[in-house]
Amino acid sequence: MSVTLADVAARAGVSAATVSRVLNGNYPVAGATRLRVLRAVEELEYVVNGPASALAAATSDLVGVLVNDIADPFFGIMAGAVQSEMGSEGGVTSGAGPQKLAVVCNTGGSPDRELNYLTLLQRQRAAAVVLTGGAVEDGGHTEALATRLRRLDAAGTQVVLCGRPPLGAGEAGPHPLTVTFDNRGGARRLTEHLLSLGHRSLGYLAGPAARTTTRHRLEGHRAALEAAGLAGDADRLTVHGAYDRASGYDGALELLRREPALTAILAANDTVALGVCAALRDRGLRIPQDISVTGFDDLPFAVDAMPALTTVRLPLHQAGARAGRLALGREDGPPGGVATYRGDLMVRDSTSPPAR
Amino acid sequence: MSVTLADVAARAGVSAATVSRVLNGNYPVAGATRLRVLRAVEELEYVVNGPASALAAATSDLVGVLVNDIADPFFGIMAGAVQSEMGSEGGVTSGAGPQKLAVVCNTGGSPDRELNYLTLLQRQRAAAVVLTGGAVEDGGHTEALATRLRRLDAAGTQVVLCGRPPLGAGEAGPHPLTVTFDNRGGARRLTEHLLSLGHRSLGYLAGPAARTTTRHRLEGHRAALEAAGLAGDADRLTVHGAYDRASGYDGALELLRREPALTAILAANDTVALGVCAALRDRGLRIPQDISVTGFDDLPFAVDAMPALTTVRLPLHQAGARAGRLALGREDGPPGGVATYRGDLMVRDSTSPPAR
DNA sequence: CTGTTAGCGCATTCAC
DNA sequence: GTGAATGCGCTAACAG
Repeated sequence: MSVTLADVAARAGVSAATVSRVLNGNYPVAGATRLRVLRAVEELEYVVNGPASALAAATSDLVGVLVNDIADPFFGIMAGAVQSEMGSEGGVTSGAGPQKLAVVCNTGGSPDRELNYLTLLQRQRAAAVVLTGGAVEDGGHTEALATRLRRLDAAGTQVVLCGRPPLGAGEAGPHPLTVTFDNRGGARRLTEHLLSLGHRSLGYLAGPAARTTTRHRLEGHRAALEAAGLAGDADRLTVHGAYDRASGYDGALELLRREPALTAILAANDTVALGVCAALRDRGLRIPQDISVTGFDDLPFAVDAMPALTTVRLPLHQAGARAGRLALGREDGPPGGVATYRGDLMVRDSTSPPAR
Repeated sequence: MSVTLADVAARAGVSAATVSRVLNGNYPVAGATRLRVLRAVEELEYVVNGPASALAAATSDLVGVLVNDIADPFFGIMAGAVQSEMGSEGGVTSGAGPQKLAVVCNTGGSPDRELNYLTLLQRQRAAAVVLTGGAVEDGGHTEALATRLRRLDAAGTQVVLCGRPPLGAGEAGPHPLTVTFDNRGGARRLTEHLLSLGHRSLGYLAGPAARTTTRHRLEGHRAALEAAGLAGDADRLTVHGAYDRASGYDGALELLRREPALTAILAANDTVALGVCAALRDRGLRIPQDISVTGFDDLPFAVDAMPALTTVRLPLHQAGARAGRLALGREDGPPGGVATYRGDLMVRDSTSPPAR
């Protein structure tokens, strides 16, 4: 079969323990032997057996990153940022320190698959797990999730939430480290921007119901509306849908059906906003002259939309990188365990005062 | 510490071997004992120790998926498709069959990180590895990569190439299973479309040099040009850049500088095309009246670009899913080990006959 | 500084 | 159908 530690040891004329020591570099070894071992490793093309190593050391170098939709850059950017914090960046050639293997798992937004992956990661005895994006708000699932996270924690796996609201301290110990976004504030600023422009009839295209991100953004929107004394119509002018283009397209048409005099539509995120724009164009409406549109997240393509999207920029990369560092214990947790990033309003060409 | 097989065995009043058998479900066990064991597992919240299991069985349930850029939907879609083929889709609650853990690793387009991940995956004794996207064409790297893949293969890891050209049989055994796209043909059809519209001065914005995808698309483009007797200017009207929006923006300006009379620009992919559109707009040029633009891949946002992008649709999901099945041995390899998908020309609004 | 000795937790022969 | 051994390859105490 495969080359083992013992083979390397034999070839180098040392004991297995010594080989292990030079490979892990966590113990003093004479320079000469060290070189001899390294050479043997090269010659034999030896590659450590991860499972065996993990078993013996009771720790693995796997770090799991859960995302709702791997085809969505929102998650891709965060996941990439997390990964960028792993490893020593240098070559791995041989004893280049404890390289972590950051792996991203795509839940597709399904609570079951989320729990599923968590179990698989626990089975692998992952060193850390980073959960990104909004959580599903369902009594049963919230509890099941909390249970899984508690077990993970008990098993010594560092759990970090990224772009997801804090969990609230359970009975057993404190909540996981959290890096989150001020979705409420961002949505509120976006709505205030529209109101200040003079809009009075605003439609809101919310994300899927029972999702924290959806709820928070909606709450921020409503708060601004209420402050302006415009909350009356809010329910009627809110439509829920998925975080995708099709929902934006259909949702925009539905909103227009409900209220033809709409002068602005706020989309749950940039992708949805793209769908909204498409629908409006197909209806012969000009943006922003006839109707203003806003997104959320400021993904790279937002600036390329036609017209360029007014949106809220979330520091996705920054948050992901921070989460990665927290996961590895390379950085101390923020006070209270929760770091909140606010989003910046990016005013571009898709919003303007209403025609009238 | 953690709950082990032995704990479960004790609680169920059976031997560890029996517990192992019911959990793996690959051996006859009496219904009654089976239930007793399952209950004990539940009560103790037992989760298999992956490393130990992998060590004993000499196989792991990890499947690695390497991507060049996780924030790019091109890769996200393929990676998601691969993952969708893992696992029995059902609950994992207990002995729900051999769930594979598909994990995606982001190389960021760096050859070193690619090799690095391959080593880490080999260390984990991954069951399979799927390499997606174009490969870097550099003598040294190609060889290093081939070596890694050969080792992986020797270690029993199934290697599958997805959206990447076949490797060519090495000395040691056949090339890996491959699912690839006909980039040459797609680019050729795109160029022919433009030529048939009457364009005679075409600029080409190629991807990074020394990448298979870049080269193949460029070759297809050149082939069409040559067939039309227009190859003379080709070199001058080709600019290389990254697969991102900024390159499209800068590249378009550079092309215009080289040849102000350009009537069409072919971008390396949709993302680049977006940048091209932005640059043209900023220069006051109308698309397609003043200048036609094409993309490649037909990512979801292509249809939302303004104007909707003429491009080549690649069956990314289909290819990824196929690769996933091949990786798990759920499907026989295609004859010759290589399956090629062709791309469909999607003619939309960003191309039209030249003004003159 | 280096070798020796024990397991880590599980899958898998064998017996029964 | 079930239990009792054995070893997977490695790390972590211990000695020396």
